[in-house]
Amino acid sequence: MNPQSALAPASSDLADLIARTPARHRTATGFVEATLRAAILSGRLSGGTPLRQEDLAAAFGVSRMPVREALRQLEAQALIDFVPHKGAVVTEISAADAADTYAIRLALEPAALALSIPNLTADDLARAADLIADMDGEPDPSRMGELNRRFHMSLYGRAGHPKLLALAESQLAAFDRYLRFHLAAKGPEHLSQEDHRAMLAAAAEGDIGRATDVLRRHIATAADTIARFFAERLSAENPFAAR
Amino acid sequence: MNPQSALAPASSDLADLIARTPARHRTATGFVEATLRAAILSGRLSGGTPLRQEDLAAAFGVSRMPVREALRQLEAQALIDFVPHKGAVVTEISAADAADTYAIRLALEPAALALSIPNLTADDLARAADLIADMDGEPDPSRMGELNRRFHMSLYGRAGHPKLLALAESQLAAFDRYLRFHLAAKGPEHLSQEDHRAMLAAAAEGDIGRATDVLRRHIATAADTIARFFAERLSAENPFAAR
DNA sequence: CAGATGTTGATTGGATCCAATTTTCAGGTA
DNA sequence: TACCTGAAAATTGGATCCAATCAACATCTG
Repeated sequence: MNPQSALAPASSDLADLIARTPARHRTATGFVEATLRAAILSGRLSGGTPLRQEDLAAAFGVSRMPVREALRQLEAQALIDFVPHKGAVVTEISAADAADTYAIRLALEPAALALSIPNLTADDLARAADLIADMDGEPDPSRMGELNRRFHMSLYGRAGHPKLLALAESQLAAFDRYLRFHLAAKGPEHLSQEDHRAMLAAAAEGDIGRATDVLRRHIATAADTIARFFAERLSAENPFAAR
Repeated sequence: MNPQSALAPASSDLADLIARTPARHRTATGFVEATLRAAILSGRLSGGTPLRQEDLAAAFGVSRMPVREALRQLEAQALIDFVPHKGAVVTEISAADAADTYAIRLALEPAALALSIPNLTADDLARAADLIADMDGEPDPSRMGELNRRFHMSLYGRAGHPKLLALAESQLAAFDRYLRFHLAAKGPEHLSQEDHRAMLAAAAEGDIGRATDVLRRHIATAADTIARFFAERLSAENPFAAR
């Protein structure tokens, strides 16, 4: 998998990705940043892919400048690394990185949930229930990631600490990079919907202890699934996954 | 406090700040980003200050381009907001924002400490002890912030999750924006050195429960101090602090 | 034939220039 | 006098251009 062959499909993917992205972003920089971010998180741009500024500029139909600014923002989000004279490369996913992400989720999300539960409204709980229902029949992994994120955030949303919530949400988004593997390992219908239901029930009763226990177990189980998946599949099939 | 009068001293401060900053950053973008970041975290550039690209470019002796890239990175770190045709403005500090930062610290740091303690070496503990000693006689608030951050990170450093550690460190750095107020309220010699010593002792014994308890209390106390400071001083003396 | 070396191509970092939009202030009018 | 209107100044977003640096490849030599 040399850079050339890796980039060619990525570029064509980008072209149609751009065509289907809603034109809600006013500035070119914001548009490029959001599109690239979505492409990386969804796995469309896989780890190690070099992103050359000129190619991106051509694909987006803009100059290199907004591309550069967007890349700087993605760098600040740890989604890419700047390698001098090589281009910005998408950071690799790995078992260790997944464990890292889960450790952060395990620290942040129970805290957010505990702060939020006392302030949850009936409306919040209804929306969360709706999202569980939506997830039940969702076959598309990237839609599933979005629904899963919205479900979790709907339960954390009343925590009252915007930065804490923003951090939790960005980690949930980072989790999307692994969701595809998770779904591949367990099948879409098994995305711990029992956990989601149990968490919602505990939250509805205002039982903070039980809700956070379920959440912690939920995250730990997911971490375990991914760790096993990496150990069993990727290391055998793809030697690059290990590094 | 109109934008003009606020900017003038900030610009001159920047000029001498630049003169005293070590020239370790190779690229102009990295240099600008690090310098501005330090200026914001240390309070030299206070909340609400507009940062006009042209002024910054002139102050740094570079063109507007590296300034813009640096500002994008700071935006991704939530230190500034882009306001069209007004310039990038430094985000405001407030009691609510401080509480937010402390909530995040309370979630991340005990988790990092618990993961790290089993792997701490005698060397790590010795360095932590040295840092406590250094803090004892340090009058400069910004040096103090650096030492405090290094002390905490020396105890978390063996947690083995780079992203978790990076997140914890960035939150500790964000705390620097409030450290000045903390020191003003309690005096430099009272920066909870007893807590630091107790935490180090528990860590040295491998007592995770006690160490994390001390840490939680340490952070909660600091949060309390800041909250009271904002309530008692700033709201009375400076109506802008409330918003 | 293997290894060192020089040259060329590719890629990024930075500077300058242009366009679009908003804010501000001066002037006129009810 | 207060308010509305319009023009100019200021500021950012984006494009194009130039310089510096590094990687790869062909070539030359021992």
